[in-house]
Amino acid sequence: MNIGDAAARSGVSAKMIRYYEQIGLIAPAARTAAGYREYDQRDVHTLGFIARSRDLGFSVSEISGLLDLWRKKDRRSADVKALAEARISDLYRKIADLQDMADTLETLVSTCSGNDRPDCPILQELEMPDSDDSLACSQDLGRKPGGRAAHLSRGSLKQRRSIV
Amino acid sequence: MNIGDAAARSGVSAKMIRYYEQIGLIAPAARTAAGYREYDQRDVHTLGFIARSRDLGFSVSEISGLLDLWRKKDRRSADVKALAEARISDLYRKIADLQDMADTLETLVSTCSGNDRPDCPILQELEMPDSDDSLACSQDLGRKPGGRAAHLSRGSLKQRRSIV
DNA sequence: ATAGTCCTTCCCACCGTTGTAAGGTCAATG
DNA sequence: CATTGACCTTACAACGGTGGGAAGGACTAT
Repeated sequence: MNIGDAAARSGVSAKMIRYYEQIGLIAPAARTAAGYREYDQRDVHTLGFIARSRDLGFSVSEISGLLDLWRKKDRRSADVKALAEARISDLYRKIADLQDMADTLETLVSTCSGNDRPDCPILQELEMPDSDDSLACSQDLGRKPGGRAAHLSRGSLKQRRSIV
Repeated sequence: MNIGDAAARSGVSAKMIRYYEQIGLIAPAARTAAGYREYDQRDVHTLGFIARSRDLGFSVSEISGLLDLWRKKDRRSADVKALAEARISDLYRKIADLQDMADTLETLVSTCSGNDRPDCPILQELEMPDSDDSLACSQDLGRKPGGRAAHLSRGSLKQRRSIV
């Protein structure tokens, strides 16, 4: 079958199939006399595996590892499990980072009247995080229990790159 | 002051300061006779605002909107609040997506013995999500209450792009 | 004068995906 | 047989935001 069929059946776009071939995640497809790539059921099967792995957030290099394990009959399930657990840890770390942001924003939003007047504690806080203007150590109004503390400007989520 | 000083004081790297200037997020800096960019306290102030906005996950275009509101004295705080709330919604959506992935992986991991033997339900599920081999509608072992359902392959987190 | 640190611009890489453009191929129709 | 439309091919750029590095000029301190 052509790449379009393989794409439709596997859930991986034709573009991405070519890309995965290019970076070596999948083997180069066979070609017809005219140069068209040819795929069979097994290829679609593999592409489906890749699509589902991607849906779980695995990176291409992680998927490469999963594919290796998948094909190796003498694999140890512990290795697969370790990959999945590493991914889970990564997810929880990212979730925590996003939750920190959300908590901080919730705190700020709760202090903003949100009317037609210009005064806005959100902007004030973005402008000068440690101006002791009520937000710094105040009432905890409306904060859900268990929420992570939300303090702008002091540390904790400083690494801006690759949060997700 | 030079760009290096402005970077150190604002928390925005010199690289990013040049980038923000290039894309129009900040106005082009004044230059010395030799072509060096010059910054003053107000510039550092603005850059700090940008750094803190970025720490909260605002995109460059959102920060552009925040800067506009910040500078406009006749702003409505409701507009600022709306931006923050949109950001919060976005964060919660992303968190939910990541949580879905984590839940699915937790389910899979819990079914894998993780030993030296090759048989692995994680790989089986990645391979054929709807093979009715125990996972499909089974025991709910160890699932935390309130966790989102975790079914590979049927919808829900299909949009692979821009989860975060 | 020289060394060392800063600045400038320009290009490249990441990651995964999409878009677009210019051209070749296939299958079905007139 | 010719044309059409849907498909395929390659190649390149873009996205967001950040970092790395090279080549060359400017500044500062000894």
